[in-house]
Amino acid sequence: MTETSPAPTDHHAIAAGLEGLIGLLRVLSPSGGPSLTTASTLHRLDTAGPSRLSDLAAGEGVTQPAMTQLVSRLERQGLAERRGHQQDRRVVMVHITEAGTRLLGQRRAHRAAALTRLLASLPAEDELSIAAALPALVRLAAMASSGSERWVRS
Amino acid sequence: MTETSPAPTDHHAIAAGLEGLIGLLRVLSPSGGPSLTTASTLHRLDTAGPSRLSDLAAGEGVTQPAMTQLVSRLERQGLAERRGHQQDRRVVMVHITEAGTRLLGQRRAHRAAALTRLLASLPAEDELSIAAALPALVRLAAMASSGSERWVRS
DNA sequence: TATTGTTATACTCTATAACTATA
DNA sequence: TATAGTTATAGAGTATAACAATA
Repeated sequence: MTETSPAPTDHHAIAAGLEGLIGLLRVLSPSGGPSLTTASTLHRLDTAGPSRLSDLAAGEGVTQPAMTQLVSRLERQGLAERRGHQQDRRVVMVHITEAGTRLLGQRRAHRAAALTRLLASLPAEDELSIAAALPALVRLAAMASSGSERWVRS
Repeated sequence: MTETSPAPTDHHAIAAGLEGLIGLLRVLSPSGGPSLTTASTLHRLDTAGPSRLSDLAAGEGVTQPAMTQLVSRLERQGLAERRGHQQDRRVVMVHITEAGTRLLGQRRAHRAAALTRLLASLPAEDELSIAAALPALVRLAAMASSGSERWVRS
């Protein structure tokens, strides 16, 4: 075999591996806190900046009405706020607030501490390979965020 | 800098990176299908074999009552079944059924296809680094599964 | 007419508290 | 008395369908 690109089977393996990450993500989250989708949405607002409501919905893989309610909850808790769009008045731009950024920081600190404890029990190479793959995973997640529903969802 | 182990800041970066994966996981899942936790639980049953209900709850980061209901739903759909434990009759062992394994395979095929489309837009190195990190991520998830609530949850 | 977002409604999923059965 | 699991209840989160406003 002299192929330069991995066989399709590898994608199957990656798909199976990703499946097990949900438990990890949930276990790493503080128990009383916001849901995984809420946290992910805040993370997106923090990273990508103010976003259209429909883009948020597509990026998180939920419907527009679900995102409407999620943003309403965030707004009620003071973690985000709606603002209008100058050119197109149909559009709602969602902004993260200072309190939202703060909450995100707390969650990350909590998760980082939990990760430190977890990683201490694993070989050092594991940490290195995970750290090495992180930018790629972030790019992958970003790919999925942009116009994904057109070709990913069933 | 000649340190051999990564600084604590790296864990913070990993924690932040993992935060964005939820959207990816949801987008990669078929819309009408079971929830992320349901899929993750089936995956665990398929990988680790028959498990105690309480272990499933701890591994998925949900409460025991939530797992009771999740297992009841799985049972109603014929994807898993409860069996007794010989030594300790308080214990419920959860087994995946053939139909459960089949559903898991379908989901994985769906995800793998979506991944193939996504990865096609990224540099080949990204795919390689993700594939390389996968075993480590699986081990990390497995670490989190076993007795995690004692030292991870807040 | 098409797009953006919201409202209405029903259902799934989850947590807390109280309970039963077994150890 | 402690542990494994269930039941009861309430609330969060989600989807589909129907709607309003803007382009």
